[in-house]
Amino acid sequence: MVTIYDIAAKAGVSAMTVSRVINNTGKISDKTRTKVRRVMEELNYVPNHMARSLVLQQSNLLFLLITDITNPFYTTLARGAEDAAKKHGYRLLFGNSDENVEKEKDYVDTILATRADGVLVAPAGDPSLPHLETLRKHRVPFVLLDREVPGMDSDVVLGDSKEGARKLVDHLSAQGHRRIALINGSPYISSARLRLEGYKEALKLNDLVYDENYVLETAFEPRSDLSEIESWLDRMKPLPSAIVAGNNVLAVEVIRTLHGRGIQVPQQMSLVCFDDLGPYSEIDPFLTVIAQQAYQFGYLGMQMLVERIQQRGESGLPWKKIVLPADMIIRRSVAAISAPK
Amino acid sequence: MVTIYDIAAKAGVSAMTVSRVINNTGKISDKTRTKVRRVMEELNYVPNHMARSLVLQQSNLLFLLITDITNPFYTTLARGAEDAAKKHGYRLLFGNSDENVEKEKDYVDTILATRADGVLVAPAGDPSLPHLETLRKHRVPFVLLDREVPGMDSDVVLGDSKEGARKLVDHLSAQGHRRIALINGSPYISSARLRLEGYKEALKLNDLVYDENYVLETAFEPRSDLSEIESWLDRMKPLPSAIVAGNNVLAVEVIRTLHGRGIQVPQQMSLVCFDDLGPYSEIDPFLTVIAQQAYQFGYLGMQMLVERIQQRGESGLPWKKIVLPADMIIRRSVAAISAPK
DNA sequence: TAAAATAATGTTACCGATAACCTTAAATTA
DNA sequence: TAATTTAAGGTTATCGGTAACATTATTTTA
Repeated sequence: MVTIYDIAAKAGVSAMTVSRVINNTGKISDKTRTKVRRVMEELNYVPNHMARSLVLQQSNLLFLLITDITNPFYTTLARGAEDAAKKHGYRLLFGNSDENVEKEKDYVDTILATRADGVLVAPAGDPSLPHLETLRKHRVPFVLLDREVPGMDSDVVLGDSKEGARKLVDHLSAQGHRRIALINGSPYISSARLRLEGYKEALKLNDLVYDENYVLETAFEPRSDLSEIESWLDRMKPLPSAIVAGNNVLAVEVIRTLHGRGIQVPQQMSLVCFDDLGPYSEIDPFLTVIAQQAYQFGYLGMQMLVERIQQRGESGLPWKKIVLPADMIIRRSVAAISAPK
Repeated sequence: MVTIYDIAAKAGVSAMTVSRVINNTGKISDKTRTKVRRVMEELNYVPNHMARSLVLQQSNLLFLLITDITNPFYTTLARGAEDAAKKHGYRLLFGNSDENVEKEKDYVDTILATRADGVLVAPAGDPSLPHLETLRKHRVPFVLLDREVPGMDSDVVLGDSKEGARKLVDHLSAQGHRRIALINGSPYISSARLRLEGYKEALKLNDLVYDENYVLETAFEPRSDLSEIESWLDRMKPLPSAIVAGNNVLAVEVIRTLHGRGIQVPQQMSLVCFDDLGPYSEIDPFLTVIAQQAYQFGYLGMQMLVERIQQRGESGLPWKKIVLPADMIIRRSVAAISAPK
C-alpha cells in the first residue's frame, strides 16, 4: 500500500507536507502542491482512514441499526438516513438485527470497536436497554428510531402510533364493523404498546367492547410457521369482521393464513395495517394503511444525530422528540357492513 | 476511551500481556489472565479495531455494494451475504449505489480508504470497469454479483438471464401470444443484454417476428417520471398482447402506467418479469416471474470472496463463475389468447 | 549439578496519519 | 539597515494496538 511517506520520498518533501496538501491545511507553495499532487496520482495514493481516525479520535463513520432489512419501511428509512449522512459528509454503515436482541448486542460491540461517531438505532425492544446504556456509558451519541425504550432518555423520532391505531379503528367502525381484532407486535416494543392503547381507546369511543381473545401479541418480523396465527383465528368465536395489523409484515401473514382457509379480503374479512408495502403497493393499491413517513424517520433522525455529534461537550441541549403524523391511505381492503349484527 | 495501557497499569502488567489475554495468544498464567480479565470488565474495555487493523494490515471488514436498496432482490441477497459473512467471522457493511456510476465511484474510494479486506459488488454496469480496475490495482479481492463487466475477469455469481428470458417468451407463446414486447434495463448492463438476446432467440424459435419498436431499453431503477414508458406504449401499433419486463421494478412501473390508461393486467395485457416481489407477492400471488435465487447470490458470492481472501498470494486459483438457474413461477398475470389474430 | 528447555512476562519498534512545535529564508516594517 | 513578520516547510511525539525479540525465573534433562 502506498503511504504518505512514499509520496513524500518521491516528491522530495516531508510526510507532513504531503499531509498538508491532502487536507488543505497550513501554507504550501503552488509548486510543491502541484508536485505532490502529481506524485499522488502517479502512485494511485489512497489515504488510510484508519490511521487518520486513530490520531483524530474520530472516524467520520456513522451506523444505522435496523431490525428487518427486508421490510420496505426500514429500507426506505435507510435511504433517508443515507441521504442525510452524505449531505453532512459522513459515511454510513448498516446493520441488521433481525428483531433479535442478541444480534443487536453484537452490533453494538462492533460499533464501539469501530469507534463510530454516532448511531441511529431502531431498537429491538425494551430489552435493548442494556445496549443503549453501554452506548451511553461509552459516550457514543445515538438517536432512537420508531421505538422508545423506557428508562433511557435520548433523542428520538417516532410515529404517532396511538393516533394511527385510533384512525384505523374509527375507519373500520365507520364502515359498520363491530367485531375488530388486533394482531400486534410484542408488548416489549413501545410502538406496539401504543398501538394497542389506541386500539382500546378507539373501541371504547365507538362503543365497542374489548375482548382479549381478539388480540394477538406476537413478533413483528416474518415467520416461517403460521400456526400461532392459525390458533388465534380458531380462538375467536365468532370470527371478527375486520383485523387491524400492527405492521405490514403481520398484515401479509394474516392474508396468507386467511387465504389458506379460503377466506377472501375484503369480502369475508376486512384488513388494515401500519406501514405501506413500498413501491409494490402500486401494483395493486389494495391494503388500507397508516403510511408512516419512513424516509423522514431516517432523514430527520440523521439530522438530529449529526447535531448531537457536532455539539459534543455542550451537554446542555435537551433531548428532542419528533413525532411524525399517522396518515391513513384508504384503499380496498375494507368492506362496508350494511346491517350491524 | 479506555486502552490496553489503562488496563495494564491497573492490573500491574505490561500492555503486551493484556494484548495476549485479549487475543488468547502466547503463554499467560491463569492468575494473570483472571486479573486482567477482571480489570477489563471493571473498566468496560472495548478494543479499538482501527488500531488493531493498522498493525495487522487487515480490517476484517467486508463490503457489499448493491444498486438498489429498496429492491427486494437486493435486500434478500444482502441477507444471504450477511449470513455467510457472519459465518466466517467477518463484519459486513453495505453501500447503495442507486444504479449510479458516480456514487459507485465514491463507494469504491471509501472502500479503499477503509482498507476493506474484500468487496461484493453488483456493478452499476459496463461503465463500472474503471472502478473495478481500481480495486484490482489496489489488490482488493472482489466478487461480482448479478452482472458481468466486459474486460474484467473475476469471480462472479450470475443468474441464467438468457434462459430466463426464453422461458418467459415460451410461456407467453404457449398461451397464444404473438405480439410480445420487452421493456428492459440499459444495454450497458450484461444481464439486460442477455435478457434481450434470450428474448430475440425465443421469438425466432416460436416463429414470431422481432420488431425493434416493441423493445424499450431504459433504467432498471425506480423513476418518478413515467413518460418514457408512456411514449413507448404510444409507439407500439398495434399494442402487444404481452409484455416481458427485465426486472421487478420495471414490471411495477408498467402496471402503474397501464392502470393510468385503464388497461387491466392480465385481461387486456399480459405481463411477466424477472425477480419476485419479496414477501409481498404472497399477498396476491399475481405476477408470473422468473424467481431468481436472491439469497443464494449473496451467500455463494460471499463464500467465494472469503475463499479468495484466505488464499491471497496463491494467485493460481482460476476465476469461478456460478450461474444460478432461472426458475419460473406461473401465477395469474398471463391471459390465454384463444384465437390468434 | 550444570546445561538446556520452557513458561511467563517485558521492551522496542512500527502500522499511517496528524498536531504541536521548530527552523530557515524571504519579505516587511520601523 | 536592523528587527520583526511571515511563508514554507521540517521534526518529533502520539493515537492504540501487535510482532519480534529480549529477559527472567523455574523446570527438565543429561
